[in-house]
Amino acid sequence: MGPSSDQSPDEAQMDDLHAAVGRRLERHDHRYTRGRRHLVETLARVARPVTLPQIAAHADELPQSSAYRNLEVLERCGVITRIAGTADHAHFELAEPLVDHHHHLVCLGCGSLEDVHLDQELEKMVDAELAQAAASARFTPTHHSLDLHGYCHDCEPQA
Amino acid sequence: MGPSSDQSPDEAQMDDLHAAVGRRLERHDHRYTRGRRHLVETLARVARPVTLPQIAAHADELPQSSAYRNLEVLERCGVITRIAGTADHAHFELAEPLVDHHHHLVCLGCGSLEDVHLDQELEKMVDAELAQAAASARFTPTHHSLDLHGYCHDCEPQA
DNA sequence: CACGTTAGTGAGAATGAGTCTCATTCACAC
DNA sequence: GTGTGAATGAGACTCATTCTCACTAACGTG
Repeated sequence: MGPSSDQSPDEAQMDDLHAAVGRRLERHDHRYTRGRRHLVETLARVARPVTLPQIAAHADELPQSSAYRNLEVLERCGVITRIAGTADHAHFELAEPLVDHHHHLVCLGCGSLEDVHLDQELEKMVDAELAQAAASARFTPTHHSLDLHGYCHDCEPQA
Repeated sequence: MGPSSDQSPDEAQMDDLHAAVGRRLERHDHRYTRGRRHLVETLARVARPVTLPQIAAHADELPQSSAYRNLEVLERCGVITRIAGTADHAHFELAEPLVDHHHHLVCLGCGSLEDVHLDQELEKMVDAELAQAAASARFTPTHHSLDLHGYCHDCEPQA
């Protein structure tokens, strides 16, 4: 459903993305303003979960309160996903209907996140098993998350 | 390796647990004091991830600074695990060598967590697939986490 | 085009989970 | 018992995130 690569999108893909985001905001009676466009564009370009300071590094000026408020709006409209980990700052990325289903490598050293895509068959089995477990716990599932924790190449495990 | 149920442990199991925790603390040159005992005992009894305020509800008095400090020490010694989610407070639970490997049902309504155990075969397949993905990303894995997000029985999804 | 209405903006204040400081107390070794 | 370093707890503090509020931008209507 989304673009099939985790590289930065080209211009045409970016136009499609903006159109899709615009539709989602409209559906929630929100406007697709310049600040929001900028956030979406940055998230699309970095193509991995990033913190607010990391987003700010890609902008000349990014008023903090507006940025957080817009991230919240975008999250409520299903445009982005907030990932709260152990790191000081929360990470943000484009939400799944806009990009392929994927999971994360979570570095215990620097707190950075990276995307991974798993085999679809395995995903199906996981979902089936989880659905069963959920049913017996009277739990109504919406989605799963599957993260691999460890150390990225720059943070070799401490001896 | 751990007890095979997610019910509160009986007295004998609790003794074993304290002994195991004591050994771990000793290995790190830390003492197994009354406050730490109390934290471990509470976590063992509730048998699900809880926040500090929830732990405090099981104690007459729980000095905040000591509690957080001890949770940190216990985490560093591999006795407990900290789970940082979207909820205001972090959740804490006994670490995996002390209890069976399991995952969580994460309620988007009230933020509560509940344990689920999955089929071991599936776990193996997931680990294998993740190991492969990690290798090609030059990532050194330590463990995985697999959560199911949704709504618990008390928080039926909002229409 | 002017007007009214509603959403968005941004600077600064406020919130609050979690951490730090430091003087006091405890636990263990001898 | 006594000494030594770890543990304790009250309160100050940090800092990511949220809230407030006066102001501006966008959009629909007559």
